[in-house]
Amino acid sequence: MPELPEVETTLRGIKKYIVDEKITDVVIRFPRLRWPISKNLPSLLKGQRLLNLTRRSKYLLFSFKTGALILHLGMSGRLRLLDKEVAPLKHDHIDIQFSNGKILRFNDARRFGAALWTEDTSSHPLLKDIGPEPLTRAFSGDYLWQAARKRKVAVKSFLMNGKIVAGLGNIYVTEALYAAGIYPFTPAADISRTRYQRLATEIKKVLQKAIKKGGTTLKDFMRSDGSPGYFSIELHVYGRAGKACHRCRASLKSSRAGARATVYCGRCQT
DNA sequence: CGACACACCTGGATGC
DNA sequence: TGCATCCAGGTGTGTC
Repeated sequence: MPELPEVETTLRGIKKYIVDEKITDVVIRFPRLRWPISKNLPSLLKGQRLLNLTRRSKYLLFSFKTGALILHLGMSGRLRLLDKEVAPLKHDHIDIQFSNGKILRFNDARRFGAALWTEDTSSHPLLKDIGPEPLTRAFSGDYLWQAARKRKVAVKSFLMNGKIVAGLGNIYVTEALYAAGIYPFTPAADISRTRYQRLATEIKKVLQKAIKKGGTTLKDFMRSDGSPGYFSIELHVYGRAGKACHRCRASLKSSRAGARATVYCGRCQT
């Protein structure tokens, strides 16, 4: 499941090979992703020079003179960069070929991903309401505390709301709450400013650690296997329900916040 | 507006 | 061995 660190690593891995190159061809093999891929996407892209590749939340933004391609990896999307055309595998939905011969290939088994064209990223409905990036200074304990005023929702759901903070998924939120010693079901408004400061710090730490891990795990996106699943950073709680807490050895509990599996230590997280 | 259920989708794990 | 069922999860949409 690509979360923010995986998307960031993907970006860093492919950017240097394709920015400044022209798009020579676009192949859509299967247009039904989360939203149908527009029929005219190939004609919009062909002949354009890629000016920049950036990330906003978990969206990859390919910028061109006349607009941008918004790409989301969804739950199972992967990007690979090929040296030359090879036979597509199952779920290889999109190819974008560049003037240097490289082919960017999008594979997405579950098809929760998206590929959309926009002329203006700043006003696009998918992008305009996204909260601050968690790795910027705008995202802080003070910001979280302020945003949590009058919010009754569980702090875990609060953090997974993309309008509050960009791109935090289940894995890293679960881990950050554990690291900060915060019970995931505490109403967001009931958490002190001090504890939010600790939480913001832990969120940044867990994301940075995963990005660093991704960088070392995936040195080379040019290899056919060079696509991130999610990185095996040491997970203390996520996926460890019933196992011993690494801190106090208590059995980790599991419950649901919204529809999301939520694992925590009943002793360390209060 | 906030809170929440639901939908989308496939593959892997589990149960019979 | 094979089939049915469940679950995972990001995030937009609809409802109350």
